[in-house]
Amino acid sequence: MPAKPKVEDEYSRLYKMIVTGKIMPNERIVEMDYAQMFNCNRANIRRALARLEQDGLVVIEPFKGARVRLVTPEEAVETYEVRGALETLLVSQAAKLATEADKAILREILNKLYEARDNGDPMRVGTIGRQIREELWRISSHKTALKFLTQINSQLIRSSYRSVMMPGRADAIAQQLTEVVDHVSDGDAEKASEAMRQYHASAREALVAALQVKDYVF
Amino acid sequence: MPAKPKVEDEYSRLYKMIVTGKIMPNERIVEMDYAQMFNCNRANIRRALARLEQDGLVVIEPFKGARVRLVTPEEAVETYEVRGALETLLVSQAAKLATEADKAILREILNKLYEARDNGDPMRVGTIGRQIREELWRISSHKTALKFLTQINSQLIRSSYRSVMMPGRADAIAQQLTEVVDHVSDGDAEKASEAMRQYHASAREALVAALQVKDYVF
DNA sequence: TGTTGCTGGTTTGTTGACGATACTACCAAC
DNA sequence: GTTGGTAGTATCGTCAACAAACCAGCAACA
Repeated sequence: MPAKPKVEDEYSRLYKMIVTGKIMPNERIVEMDYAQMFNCNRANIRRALARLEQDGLVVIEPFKGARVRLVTPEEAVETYEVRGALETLLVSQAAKLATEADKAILREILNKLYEARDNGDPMRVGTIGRQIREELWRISSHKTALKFLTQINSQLIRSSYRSVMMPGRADAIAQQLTEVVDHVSDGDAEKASEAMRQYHASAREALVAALQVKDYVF
Repeated sequence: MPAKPKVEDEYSRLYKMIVTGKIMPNERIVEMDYAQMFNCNRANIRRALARLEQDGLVVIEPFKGARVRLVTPEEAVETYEVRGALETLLVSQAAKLATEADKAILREILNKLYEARDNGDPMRVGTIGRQIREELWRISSHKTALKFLTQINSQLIRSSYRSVMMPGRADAIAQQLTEVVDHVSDGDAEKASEAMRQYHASAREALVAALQVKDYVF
């Protein structure tokens, strides 16, 4: 009765299990086990794994199977850098395209961000900060950059959790994102992207610092 | 007797056929046909297609099969923009890391570029220009950005051929890349990436112009 | 004790067959 | 002449079984 290919299902289910840490890094993914768990065929798991491999979430070795890929700290930093470059591009588009309604939404989310900050809830600041950035993604309407950003984010969800917990990070996020939103509201693409560049520069610093706290395994 | 999975083969064979235009845009890719042509199983073609879909080179519709994806002009421009953002990031790394040997290589390729320009061979200017940029990729050692750039380039090989034929484009390429290489040689990351940004800005313009020449099907 | 070589079990890679779906051409009715 | 329905074909999605390769454990030997 499957009107459309189920592979999408298995893919996203596995995807979620990996990025949420349900399947730990370096853990093997035996095709048969997950086929039974998901109540589907091995071939579907197989295809899902192939896609996940291209996402950089798993590695597949011939005749040895798939396992969750271990992301090295250096790689995480590099990924942050790429994300920064893309979002900088994207914000300049957003500044040119933002409607009044868009600006209102951004303001609104920003207020929630302040609230979270004042409540001393860094985790929530991180979540809302991400929400703002995703809103900017939407506003920019840059499908291609969006595609890559989506792909990228999967790889650093876990790192992000750590860096947002660094002392002072929450304040910095609030301040810098405010600046970004301000410039976007003014329609100043140049300044907006410069502000975003700075946001990402300091996000990168925070990550590097977080990574040095101890040799954390991603 | 295949010691390792052949899927890599089928993938790259199909890949080449698509980017070189052997399989035309919108042309159907019937699994069975190519399985016979490559003398392999349908499952391999299937997996190769799944990967190509994520590369954005083919689209797969349930029960309708795969076909080479048609890249719209808007998409090509967006892709150029993303490429520009990534290479700008990457050049600043290259400026920091370039050794004397690297600089010598860059100079050498640059000379070949001048030669091609003076011979009035825009196609060759394009090819060599690309060679320089790939050299910069290597120097930057930014694996993550590189991964994405590789992925991206597959989608715009055909567009590139067109934009390099625009009048004056060859000269602009030579001039702007010289500037980039100069700054990289000086180790000035800031200026180098700014120069690269300009290069890509004008590459984008050239593409837009080329696209408007006539409604070319990619 | 340390190393080598075998052996059984486990997991993957491959294959062919079957059922499901969408497209197409034909025919009848209006 | 056009529209609507229907059968046939081509193609895809799914599945289960087989073959090849890897791995752990044990035994034999230096």
